[in-house]
Amino acid sequence: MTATTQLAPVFAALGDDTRWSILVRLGEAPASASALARELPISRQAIVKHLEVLSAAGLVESEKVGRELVHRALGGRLSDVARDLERIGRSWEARLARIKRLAEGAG
Amino acid sequence: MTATTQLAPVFAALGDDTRWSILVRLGEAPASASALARELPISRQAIVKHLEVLSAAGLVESEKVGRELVHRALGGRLSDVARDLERIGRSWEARLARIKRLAEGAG
DNA sequence: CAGATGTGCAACTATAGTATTGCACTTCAG
DNA sequence: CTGAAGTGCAATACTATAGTTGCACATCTG
Repeated sequence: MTATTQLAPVFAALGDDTRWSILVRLGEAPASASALARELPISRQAIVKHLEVLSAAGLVESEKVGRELVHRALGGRLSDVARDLERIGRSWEARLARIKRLAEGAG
Repeated sequence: MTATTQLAPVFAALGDDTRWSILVRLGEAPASASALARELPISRQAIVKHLEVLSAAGLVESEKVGRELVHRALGGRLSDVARDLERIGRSWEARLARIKRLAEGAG
């Protein structure tokens, strides 16, 4: 499960409120760090750092347009993570059900 | 989207490697904090704190059995989160596609 | 009862993460 | 060229989090 073993960094990226705000905003439309800084109550540099984290997690992609660096949210990556989670969640439920069956059979 | 607005805390809970280890371990079979402390290279108290975070995020449920407090991973909660993510990811992709169509049509 | 095991609370340390500010460099417009 | 807007790097301050240890209390077993 190479994908599974590297899930924690993605969750760490998603686990900050400010970062989540940025990501949701980028999901509506791509934007530069300076543009985001005008809309959100934090400095441009703080936003840049958040974007680096999101980028490292594969949740954001950047493209240089003139002097601007435009960032966009990658919904596909989010969907991939979602599928991993779904699968893991199911396996836990299945194991729990099996344990319960054994307990009922033995008790 | 009441569920969506509260996603960040869940990811914050999932975003720590140690906490993820604990959760995966509980997914295999329920266990007490002391039992987990024997298997993992951290103290019982550290595990207890992690369990509190996981519990607050709705990812773990606890039940007292004798003098033990047994914890189990809630796969259903994980699946719920997965479905939210999947939906959000799709909407981002859709919006991006719409923006691209507009750009092509105008340019 | 005595001992082993399990839990809960509290104080404390250390490290990682968030956010700020300041400055230098680049690039587009007048 | 000049100014405005965008970016990048670096130093710093602050806060949150992870982890530890020590002790008191509860509970099962012999």
